[in-house]
Amino acid sequence: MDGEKATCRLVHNGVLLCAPQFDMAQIAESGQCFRITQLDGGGFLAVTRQHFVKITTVETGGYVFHCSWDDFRDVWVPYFDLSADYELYQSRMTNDPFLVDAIKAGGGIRMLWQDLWEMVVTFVISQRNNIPRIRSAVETLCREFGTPLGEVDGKIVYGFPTAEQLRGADLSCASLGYREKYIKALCDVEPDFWQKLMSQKDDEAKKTLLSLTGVGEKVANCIMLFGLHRMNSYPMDVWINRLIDDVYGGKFDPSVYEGFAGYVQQLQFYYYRTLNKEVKEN
DNA sequence: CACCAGGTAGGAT
DNA sequence: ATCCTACATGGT
Repeated sequence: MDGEKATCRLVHNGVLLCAPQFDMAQIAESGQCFRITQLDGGGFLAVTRQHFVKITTVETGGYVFHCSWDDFRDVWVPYFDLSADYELYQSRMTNDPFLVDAIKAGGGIRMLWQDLWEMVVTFVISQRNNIPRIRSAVETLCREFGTPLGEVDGKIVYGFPTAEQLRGADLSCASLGYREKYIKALCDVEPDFWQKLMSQKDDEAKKTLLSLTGVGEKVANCIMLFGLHRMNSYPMDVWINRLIDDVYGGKFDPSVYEGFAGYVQQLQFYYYRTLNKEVKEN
């Protein structure tokens, strides 16, 4: 399992990816994305920007991406961060027993390169909300206001709605509650604002994000990490706060993990939540 | 009927 | 600067 190299090659129905640090179920449940869904047939559907792909598992290990080689290379290799060396990141966590266990549970998580606008809207919705409801609100917005992109297993796949598509629309179908006014305001932000963010340094980009109504410290950090791939960003939410109390006695310094602190956060978040799910079930 | 969910804005110290 | 509280909605 460990030490094996990632490979990908063209097969008859798409591209076969075999990589030890890649697990679709873990990625889908990691909480960074809300548009990767498990299909009834056992496969997965991933949607980003105007692209979607069906991903199925194979018995011999690995996943088939049902798309062209060009699409795989140009869209999904960057999206799933497949060029980065996650084994190297993991090798730098071995002196932390909790992280060693977290890698056993969620070592197939990747830090996705997601769309900035999608992350801003999604994580404004996420505040004081739970993950199933975030997922359902996002899906409703896509279905009601997004552009149909194609079809997977007889279901229409919709793109994430643009600011233009949401502007002036009646968003009540998504049950956004008090967050609805924040989303509406985001639709009127100048495109330059988003463009500017991408070229700003971390601390500057953070300030820019905090100037948006509905974006505070935690959501700004999520947008930094998930929408701008700023890997030093370490979002502190209720789960991470509990975890730092429980596991680290109230003290945890993410700056130790310079260059991949956000990945450490995802591993901790994922593992700690799976632990709590098990407690609930028993 | 309480309390919670990947928090934040706006106002009061 | 740092504390306080209301906040929409739906699920236990």
